[in-house]
Amino acid sequence: MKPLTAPHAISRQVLADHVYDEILESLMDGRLMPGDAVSIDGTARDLEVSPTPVREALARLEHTGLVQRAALKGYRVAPLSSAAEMAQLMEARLVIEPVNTRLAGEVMTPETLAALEQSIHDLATAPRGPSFAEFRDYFDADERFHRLIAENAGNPFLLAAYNALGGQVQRFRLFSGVGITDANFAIAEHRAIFEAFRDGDVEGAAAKMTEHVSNVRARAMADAPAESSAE
Amino acid sequence: MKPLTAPHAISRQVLADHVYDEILESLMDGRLMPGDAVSIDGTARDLEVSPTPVREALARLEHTGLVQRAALKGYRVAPLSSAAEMAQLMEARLVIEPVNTRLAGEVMTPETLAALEQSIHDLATAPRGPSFAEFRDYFDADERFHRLIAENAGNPFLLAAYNALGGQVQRFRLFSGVGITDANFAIAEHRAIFEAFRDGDVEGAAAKMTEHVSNVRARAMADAPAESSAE
DNA sequence: AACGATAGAATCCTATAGGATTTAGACTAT
DNA sequence: ATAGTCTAAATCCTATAGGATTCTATCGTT
Repeated sequence: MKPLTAPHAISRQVLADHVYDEILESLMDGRLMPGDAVSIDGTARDLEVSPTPVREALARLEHTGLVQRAALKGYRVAPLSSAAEMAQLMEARLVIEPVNTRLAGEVMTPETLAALEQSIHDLATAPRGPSFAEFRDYFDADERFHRLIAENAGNPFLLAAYNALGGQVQRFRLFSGVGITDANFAIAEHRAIFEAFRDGDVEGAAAKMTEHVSNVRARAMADAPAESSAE
Repeated sequence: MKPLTAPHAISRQVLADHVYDEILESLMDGRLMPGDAVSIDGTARDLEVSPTPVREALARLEHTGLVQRAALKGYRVAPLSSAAEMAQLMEARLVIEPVNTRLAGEVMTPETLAALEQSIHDLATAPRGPSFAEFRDYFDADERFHRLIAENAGNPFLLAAYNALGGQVQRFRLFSGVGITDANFAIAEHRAIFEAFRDGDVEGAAAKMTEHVSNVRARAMADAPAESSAE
């Protein structure tokens, strides 16, 4: 009964997984814009696969809130959050992320600490060009920082709750245009959280996380005060 | 452009939706036990449909945590939470549900209040027999109470976070055997939350919710102290 | 008797085909 | 010109077929 089959050795992938990644990439890159239809047959033609794996990938994506499905009418990219919904999203983050921060702080390891520092370094050095592709690394580093904390909190249910928000957060980062003005502040705030972790100041880290998310909300509201729906 | 097609009139259903409901029912009823394999072809034969809608339904269910998928090996009912995981689940509920309670309390309406009271009434009058089927109404009323609060909190992201937990909570109710000893306490605690809502005591309602979930955890731990995996 | 190899069945995965539904455009009548 | 109807294309939805993989049981060897 020895685990000869290494746990993470050959994690087999099937076509639907690749399709899932591909569509997710398009959503996060901005190639698929809010409101766009995501045709099953059309996507299958584009990716040169049959509709079956596309259907399976979209069924999974629906649960993330990134795409919405109407029976017999197909899938659409979820509309962009209004300013009010953005505030609700930040409110939800303020509930979950400080708790994750506290839990992660209680079991912080040198490895996690190093990974967090790496993400901050990537955030600071990522190119910040005008195009989506050039911002990609920046957004990735930002998301990685928060995800690392959620994963190291050690509570799979709170991680699931965070995942229910993560995709929306990423989308908001992309379309709000906050990233540009947000960058320098975000780097400093991430670093403040990291330093509290490093010093073993668990409550301080949680407080800094609360402050960080609050600031993100404030900066976002300042940037796009009343732009409820673009289309 | 008039909405002649009434919004909620004929919400068309496709076969995959029925299959989804059917499998979910089996999971919640206990017909499908933790660890059981959920064969795509087999389920398709049982329900007398083709494998395609079964595949789509399972893809959606995977994201709820109720079933787990291994590439090229199929789906399995997720193993039952250990005592430690149960504690983590309650910890997550303690993070989310009091906040939802507070938000719901701030916009409480007579209609919602009546629905909450109805769920308590159903909880008190539900038969509590030995079989799964006889407990079904009790569990439904319990879940309805908590779901009403989450839905009326008005934050779709926190609702999504709650949904990420709800299925697990329901499963735990079913298999832990806590329900029996829990019933009289739970009814009283639900009523205490309701009365705080009715009196406009928002903070009191939130506090009572915290107390309720804490008590559920305590009673569950007392019932099954060290039963980690039953097989 | 225990271990490893092999054949068969069961299952998963993808592709294809056809019916059902929706959508878009053209045509006609008011 | 606008509203309504009708036709055709596109799309969704389900079923079926076949290849690829995994599981199970039998058999032979040490």
